[in-house]
Amino acid sequence: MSNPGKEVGESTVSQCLSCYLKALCLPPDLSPDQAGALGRIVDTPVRLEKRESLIEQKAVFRHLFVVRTGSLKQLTTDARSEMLVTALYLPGDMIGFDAIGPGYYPGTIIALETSSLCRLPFQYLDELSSRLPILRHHLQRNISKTMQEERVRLHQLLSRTAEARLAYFLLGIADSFRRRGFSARHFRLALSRADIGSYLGLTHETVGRTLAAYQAQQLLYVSGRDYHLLDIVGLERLASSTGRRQKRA
Amino acid sequence: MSNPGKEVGESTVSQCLSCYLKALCLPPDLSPDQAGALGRIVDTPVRLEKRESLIEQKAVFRHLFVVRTGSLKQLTTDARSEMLVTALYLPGDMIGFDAIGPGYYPGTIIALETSSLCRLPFQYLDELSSRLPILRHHLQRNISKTMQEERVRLHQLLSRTAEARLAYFLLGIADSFRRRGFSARHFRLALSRADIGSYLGLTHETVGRTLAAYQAQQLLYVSGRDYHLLDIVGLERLASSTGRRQKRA
DNA sequence: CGCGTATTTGACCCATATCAATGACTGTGG
DNA sequence: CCACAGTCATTGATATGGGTCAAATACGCG
Repeated sequence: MSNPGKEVGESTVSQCLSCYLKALCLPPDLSPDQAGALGRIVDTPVRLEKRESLIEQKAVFRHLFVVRTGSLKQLTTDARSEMLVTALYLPGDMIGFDAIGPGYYPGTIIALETSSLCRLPFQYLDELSSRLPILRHHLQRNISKTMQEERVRLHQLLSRTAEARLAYFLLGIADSFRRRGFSARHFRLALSRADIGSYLGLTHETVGRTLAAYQAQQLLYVSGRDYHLLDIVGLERLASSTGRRQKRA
Repeated sequence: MSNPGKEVGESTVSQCLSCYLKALCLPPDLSPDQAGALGRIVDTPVRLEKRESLIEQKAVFRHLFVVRTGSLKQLTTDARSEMLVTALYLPGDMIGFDAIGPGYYPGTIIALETSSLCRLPFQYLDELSSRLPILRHHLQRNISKTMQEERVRLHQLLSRTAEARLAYFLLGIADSFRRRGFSARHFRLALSRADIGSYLGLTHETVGRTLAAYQAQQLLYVSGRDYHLLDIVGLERLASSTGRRQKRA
């Protein structure tokens, strides 16, 4: 993948219109004029190396971000100082919806690999959205949809076994990649086993063991952080196995 | 079963200004003029009896609702036709945020007891919010905050034991009641043990046993669906006991 | 190339799902 | 107002998924 980031300081006006992710960011039926206005408020791209943080927990909310390339994770430390991975951001994902309400970012956001992002000052976006109903609705829908999907996902996970949780998780990742035009069967997921465990409420040992079990069943092939899904139907069957235990026949 | 149209004749103009819940619905710094405009778009209240449904899953989204009295639950049936309790609505809660994105309601909503609600046509609310930044921001913040809180809650639950999950859940309920000016120590929760279990990803037996264990430790007293929290500090300690198992010393 | 970190694998056992049966409420019709 | 039916809650016995501890190996980064 070549460098999708335009040169800093060059014409930013057209950057959204030419972005390969525009279908994910922009309302589909915005006029070129309106899209131009939106493009004009986008800051110059942000670039992060692996392990660099984009945002610190509790920082004041001012910007939304869109992931252009790479991936990031959100870490939230609760009152008891236990740190959890609470979100994963892949190309095309918006970062910051969860900060609008509280007024500050609810977690630290760290790049899992070299990544680039667009930065949108929320103030301008908000002013623009009051004049453009289409944009306002797109934004509202995006916020609501993103958060709702996550909510459903989490509820599903609560009552599932480790086997089903992980399958459900991997299929979700695969689907994200597919929607963005990447392969759903083969991808690199830059999270460690421990990060995946934290995100799913499992230990890293269980994540590893479950992946090994999948491989033994020819459901997928994993090498480090490279995943090849071999039997998506089989994984879907596992992911949707109802309830916590298999009821014995 | 569903009868959302049931109406109670009432002057609607001032109903928001005089509502005991207005601090939860209305932006704090809205002028009387603006609040009047908002009050004018509120439909006549909806009244439901126990077990009546307010909304069927997949119905087209048109209204937001605010719970005035009573309580309701959201049931979501997934692809595998397993039904989960995915939300609980108490007085002051807004219903429908999760429908804005998809354009339809993601679950059936059923009254747990006799309840009354305000109905807000989203279209008018949206038009009004484009003219009133204060209202727009209040709405955005509310949506974002509500969904974010739920997200955090669910992530916390994922890695907790049944004991901690239930304590965490009950304290959350208590806090909701407290914020609305009710007692945090004594309340009635109209959910069955099975509903609570579904919401938390536990079986109804485990919910019951865990409640019994709490009672044995003098942490609370339960009789049917009446809850008396006796030792909130103790419950908080349980709720925040880190990780899934108590690490042995 | 070597150190620190991530991953894998194994042994053990506890929390909790499952299965089962009984008792307490709730509401309905005679 | 009582009897009955259906739901809900309680309690017990049992099996097992997966967390905990431990240690060896592989990997990636400086």
